[in-house]
Amino acid sequence: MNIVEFAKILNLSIGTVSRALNDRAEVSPKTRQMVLEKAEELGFVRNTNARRLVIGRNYMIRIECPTSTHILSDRYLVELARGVEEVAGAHGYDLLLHLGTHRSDAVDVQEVDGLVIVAGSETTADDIRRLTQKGRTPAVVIAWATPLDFPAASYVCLDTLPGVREALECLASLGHRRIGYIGSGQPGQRLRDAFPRLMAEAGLTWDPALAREAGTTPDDGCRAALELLALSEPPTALFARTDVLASGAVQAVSQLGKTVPGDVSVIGHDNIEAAALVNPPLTTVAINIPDVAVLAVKALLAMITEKADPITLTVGTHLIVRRSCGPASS
Amino acid sequence: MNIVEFAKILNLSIGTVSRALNDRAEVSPKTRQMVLEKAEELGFVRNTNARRLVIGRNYMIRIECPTSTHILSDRYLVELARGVEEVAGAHGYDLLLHLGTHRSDAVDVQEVDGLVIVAGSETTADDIRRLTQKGRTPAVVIAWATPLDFPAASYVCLDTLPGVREALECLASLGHRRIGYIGSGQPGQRLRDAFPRLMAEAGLTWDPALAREAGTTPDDGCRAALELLALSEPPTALFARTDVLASGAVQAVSQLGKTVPGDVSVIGHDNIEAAALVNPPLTTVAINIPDVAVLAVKALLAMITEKADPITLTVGTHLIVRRSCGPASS
DNA sequence: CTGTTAGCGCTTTCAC
DNA sequence: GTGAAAGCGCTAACAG
Repeated sequence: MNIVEFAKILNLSIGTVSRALNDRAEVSPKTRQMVLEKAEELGFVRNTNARRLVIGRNYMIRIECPTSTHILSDRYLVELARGVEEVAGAHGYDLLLHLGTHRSDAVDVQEVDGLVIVAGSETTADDIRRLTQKGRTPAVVIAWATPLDFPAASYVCLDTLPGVREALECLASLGHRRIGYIGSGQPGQRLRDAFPRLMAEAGLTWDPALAREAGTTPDDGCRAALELLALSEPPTALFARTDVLASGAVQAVSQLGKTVPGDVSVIGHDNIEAAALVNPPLTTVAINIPDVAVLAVKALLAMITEKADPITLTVGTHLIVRRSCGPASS
Repeated sequence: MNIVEFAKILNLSIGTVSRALNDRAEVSPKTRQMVLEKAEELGFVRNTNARRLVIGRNYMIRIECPTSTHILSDRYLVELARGVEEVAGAHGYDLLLHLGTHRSDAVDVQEVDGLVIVAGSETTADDIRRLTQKGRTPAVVIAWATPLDFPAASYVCLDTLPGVREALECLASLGHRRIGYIGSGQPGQRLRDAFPRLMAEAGLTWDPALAREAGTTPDDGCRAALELLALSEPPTALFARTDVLASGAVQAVSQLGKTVPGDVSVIGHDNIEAAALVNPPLTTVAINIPDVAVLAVKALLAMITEKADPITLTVGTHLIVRRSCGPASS
């Protein structure tokens, strides 16, 4: 059924019906009421395509994720998607999902009003340029520490430092003095560069001999931890750049016949689902994804509906204390 | 730019341009070629809404996920979505994401050509009926062991039995005779009912005293395992209905000062991301999600494009061996 | 407050 | 092989 037939049944003109359905002011309350009721009753629903064609808006935003973000795991995506859907949905927007590589289908970009782009470790400014049709489509990108070099987009940046600072303070207060660092060996490691300063701020002294660039798998973390713990003056606590690495570190400790947190404390990063499940549950640095989602969508909607200028926001991390940290052993 | 302006630039009629763009046979190869090139060059792209309005198709399928599936974790959703996007995308379909509750927005159901519904533990036949507009919209539902009572939809069912059978055989071959079962306490536990038979098939005898219905959290699993291991004749191996439960069971073992798999073997179910990360990495029963995705989308596309009858398919599970199982201790 | 009508941008007969 | 014209179902501007 289309609006013509529907209007005929109601003995109204299509204009009136359309106005009622669009919640326009010029229609009498009782008419609107009855149109709405009848629509429900007869199951009439407007053709979205016709509607979008004529109003020139899609009420759709596309969420664009790389295959691997190399940082917060799949859980990150789902949580982000939930958050984005929630606030975008509240404004009448649907979500078009685009996983996989940022492939060059700029083709269908005109069927959406805006883009939420989750940057991966390999995403470049050029990718953003292409995805946004040189900035013609409003976009917000969830980026790591700093915006990419494409100023037509908004950015929500992830600042991991606050949570790491908390982590270090926590360790310091437990009496730890020698703290090992296990990195992921990725480029652009802002955290690694800031680590010595963060240590100092927590009243600790940084020993470069206690740092290892490991990789991304649990085994990488395990190997790095084994090396660190074999030192003549081994660390009493280990900070790992990712929870995956941290889980490997925990395994290393038990391979040596020692325990976490009895003999060595371990702190991870990212708060992946697994972090609460490993043994012992991992104290870790977490990012507040729902916050990120809300901020991102608000920025995007402002660009779409009010032609607002792109902005860049930053959201920090915080420490989640579980059971992998204890007092320094001797 | 619209097709009128574009056609004017090319000195062609809009009819010809349209036919070229749609890859119709009645247009000369050289004309088509040049239209395509020019479109690329000038960045012309057809208005999707106008196109969809006139052809009466949306080239869009909606993927509908409940907030919590209570079975395979978020990873499940992402993997499924990737798979769905891949095969649907190959046929020109976009993906509309709908997370959260199966809310009653049947409103926008007419903007999609089909639905992929991921059933949650609370999804009912009525939910499906509503989502599909009483079956008017083609749909495939990813269901647990059996289809729901709504025959207008296709079903891809998950049969967990094959993997569990493998698990039990694995345990039997390691010399285990007393195997504990930790359930999730959910309704409709087909697996629990089948467990005794599966045990028998693996040459083991089922002892009802070794079964516990725990819950869904790691702590639930821990408590259940503690109970089981405190028995006068404790099990030497534990099978947990979910990896989350299994991770709790592992913690229970270490709380008792024992080790996995030295003193007790543990097998989980679902192969969540965390399973590979706990200590020790969990042997677990996994489902092949990409298979599910491919089967589901194929069934759906058949219904959409060929008005095929709904079908119901089943995909099984298999065992992934990691390090949480070893020879039975004494 | 309600009815009428001109498009939105495209596909697709129907002529040529 | 190509062009002209009739809609697809809706919204919004214009009359009344």
